[in-house]
Order: sequence, then C-alpha cells, then structure tokens
Amino acid sequence: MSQYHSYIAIEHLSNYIGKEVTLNGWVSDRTDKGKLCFIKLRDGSGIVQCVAFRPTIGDELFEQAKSLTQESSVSITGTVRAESRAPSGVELDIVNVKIWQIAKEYPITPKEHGTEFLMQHRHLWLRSTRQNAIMRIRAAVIKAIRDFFDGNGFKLMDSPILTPNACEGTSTLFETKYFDLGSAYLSQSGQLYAEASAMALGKVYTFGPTFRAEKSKTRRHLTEFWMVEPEMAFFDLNDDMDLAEDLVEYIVQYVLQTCQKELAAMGRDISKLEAIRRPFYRMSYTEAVEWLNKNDVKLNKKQSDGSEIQIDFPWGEDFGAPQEEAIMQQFDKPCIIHRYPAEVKAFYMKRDPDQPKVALAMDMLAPEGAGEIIGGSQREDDFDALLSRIEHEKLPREAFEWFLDLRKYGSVPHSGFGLGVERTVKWISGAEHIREVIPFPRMIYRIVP
RNA sequence: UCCGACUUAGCUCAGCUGGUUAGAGCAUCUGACUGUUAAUCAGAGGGUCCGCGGUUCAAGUCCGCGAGUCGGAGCCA
Repeated sequence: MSQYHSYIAIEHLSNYIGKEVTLNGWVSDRTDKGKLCFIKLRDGSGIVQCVAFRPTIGDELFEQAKSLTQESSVSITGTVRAESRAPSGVELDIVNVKIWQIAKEYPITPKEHGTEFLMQHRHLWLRSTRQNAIMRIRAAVIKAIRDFFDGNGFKLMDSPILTPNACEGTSTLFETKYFDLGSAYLSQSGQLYAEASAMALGKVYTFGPTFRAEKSKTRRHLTEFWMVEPEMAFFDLNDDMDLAEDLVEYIVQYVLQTCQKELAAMGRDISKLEAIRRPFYRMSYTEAVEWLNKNDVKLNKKQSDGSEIQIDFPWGEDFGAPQEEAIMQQFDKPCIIHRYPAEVKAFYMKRDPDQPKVALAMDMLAPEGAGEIIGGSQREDDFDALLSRIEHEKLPREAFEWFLDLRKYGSVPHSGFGLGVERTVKWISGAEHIREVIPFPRMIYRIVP
C-alpha cells in the first residue's frame, strides 16, 4: 500500500520507543495538574496519553495544550517513552501540537449515560472505547465469514434487494413503488435467488442487508440487519449442519485470534469462547419436545377468555424464546435443533422421507442466552411437491414460476442456511443489546441518525 | 398488536404522608496544584419538574387523557 501520510497508528506505538512521531486524532480526555497537562489522544486504533510539562515546552505551547477540549482534533508530535503507569505501556512527551479544531462542548461526557441519550448520539457514541471494540469485532466476524467461504470453494453471488414478492410469504415486508410495475418489496432473504445461483455455480453465498417490517421490540431484533446465506447443490441436511458448525467454529476462533484487546475491553469471558469447538450439540425437534416435558418446561397458552394456562408442550407447536432458553441452559456450546414439524416451517423446505410431517429444517442456537443465530434447511427439490406447497400456502404461482423452473431443469438435492451477522456479533462480543453491534441500527421507533 | 415500567439542570439521578426559595454528582466557566488516568480542593452559572386538563388553601408529588422512551411476548437471523 502507498504511504499516504507519515503518521503512525497508536496501536503500533510500542515499536517506536525513543523516537519522535506525529499522531493524528481526537482528544478523548484532558486533565491538568499545575505545570503538567495530560491529554488522552484517540485515533481509532487506540488511545495514548500525551504529557506536556510547562518548564520544558514553554508557556505558549502549554497554553495550547490546556485549551484542548474533549474531541478536539489535533496532530501531536512527541517522543515515545515507555511508561509502566500507562495501560498501554507507552506515553508521548509532547514536542508540538497542531490544532485542527477546538471542539464545542461534547455531549457524551466520561460519566454514565442512558441508552436513549446514547442512541440519539449514535454518530458520536461510535467514538467511545466500547463501541470501537464492538465495531472491530464486527469487522472481524465479517472478514471471517468471507474468508471461510472464499477459502472453501464458495462464490459470492449477490441477491437483489428489491424483490417482486415475499420470499417466504409470511413476514411483513417494507413496500415501495416500482415505476409502472406496481409495488416492490425490500428483500427479507436472498435465499430463493441463492438457490438459482447454486444451480449455476455449485456452492455460493449471498451476503447483504435484509429487511423485516415486523414490529419487533426485543434486544435481538432489528428491522434492517445483515445476513450471510450459503447455498450448496448436492448438500443434504447433514452436510448443511456440518457446514454451519464449521463456519461458526471458524468465526469464533478467528475473533479469538485477532481481537484479544477488543474482547478484553468488553470484559468478555474468553474461556467461554475457547470452548466453542466442534462437535456442537444436536437434537431433533422431537427429542427437544421430550426433553421439555421431562423437565417440566410448560407452554403458556392463551384461552378464549383471555386467561393463560400452562400445558405440557405439544408436538407440532413451534418453540418460543422461553423453550429455546430452557433447552440451551444445559449447553456450553451451540446446539442445532433439526427436523421440525413441517407445518411451522417455510414452504420450500423438503419433507423428511421417513417422517412426512417433518421438514428437513435446522436452527442453531448459541449458548449464554444468545438464542437463534442460524436457520436453514434442505430444500424441496421435487417439482410436484413444491408446487403443492405453494398452492397450499396460497402463494401466487406466477411469482414462483422461475423458482419452480429450478425443479424442472436438472433438479438436485440442495441445502443452505442463513446466519444473522448481528446476532453472532452480539453473542461473541458479549454486548447486551443488538442495537450496539451495528453502526446505525434501524428499529421500529428509531431511524435517526 | 398485547403486557409492564419510566419521563425532574447539558448528562445520571434523589426529592418521604401534597407544604413555604427545587437538590446532589458529573459536565461547563474561574482559580490552586509536577503524575492524573471517573484526579482533588475552592468558587460561579445552569430548571417549561414531558404536555394538557382536574382535585386541593396548596401539586414535581394525587387523578384522567395524550405524547415520548425503555423492557418483555409474538414474528424471526
């Protein structure tokens, strides 16, 4: 790469002890003590304390250093010195200060703030140490995902974001006008297009933003989030589950290798992540229902008069958050639950030839209360079976004609899944809310900034 | 959509059974200090108590309606 500027990143400062360097960044904090002035300089890569001592640097420069407010932008030249009292082990003795701008009173002070205030100032909140660490972990997770697929024979095949209809026909979509062709909808999944792509290139993945207009109000939902969806020709459900485990193991180990500082900044218990090695746990839906009933985990059922009663968990009902949480409490590694009742799953999932009421579907649940991070399945590859599912769900056949074509011209067994990037980053980083792990979250009651 | 909680200074909050001039810490400004890292010490400024209506001699406090935010359920990644 070209040498764009002769400046040095703070994260590499320990290689320059005894040398004079220029750092560019922002003042994260300043404190004076008589003839001493301490400036914490942040450049995105790290934070270092810069020290000005009045008798050695002179009155004019000292007054300049003292005038710096929180988040003022500066270039500071100084000599790097090993300093045992500093958290990073180094400090900078100031030789010169170039002020780019003296910042106005900064809203985010070094004390606590509530989430509402911080979310209103998301554009500034991103500068804080914790948010910096989360964004670096997010970048590492995304790089791990790309490296994993690119290195294993997958090709990136982007899916369209504007689509003519609901992918799965269930969830609420964002609608927009589309010239003279009526309405278009923001994609809630790239999967159908990934299936077509897999028939062209074998093993593919799509990676992009996804939109759900559901009025979800929980700490694991966003209306706009990022999802990676691999799709593989000639993969059955077992291959699909193996791939999901390989991917998740790879992501966690990659973050462990490259984000030690960031995980420490988050106060993350590293041993919990080190335990994430294959094999993970697996359980069929039927086994899970038996486990729930053996362990007395009931289902809250609303009666017609509005009151709630608790009943044994009936086979055929989909799991909610309470069931998933109960199941995961026994596990320190992710668990895949597979072979769900077909009725609660999407129309394109293949039925289990051995159990016609069961779909070859799978969900991966992450430990520590992180919940579902992956949902996938083996796809229905039989033309007649798929068509009858489309008709049964009362989906418009015209819109799925091209999708049916894939079952007309060289249909093969194939499988895939979707992994939610933000849910994965939330789990690995230990962030307590999903809104912290995407730079500018989109939620039901927030679209600014 | 359903259930619950909250709203007082720029920020985080306290404010008792309704009672006289509205409280603290931080932030900001002024001053002191050669080792602070949530510095300390002394001083100063800073208020539509979310809005509207009601009860009362008296409302930040009680009641009603509305707004906003947060958490949970459902939906799912």
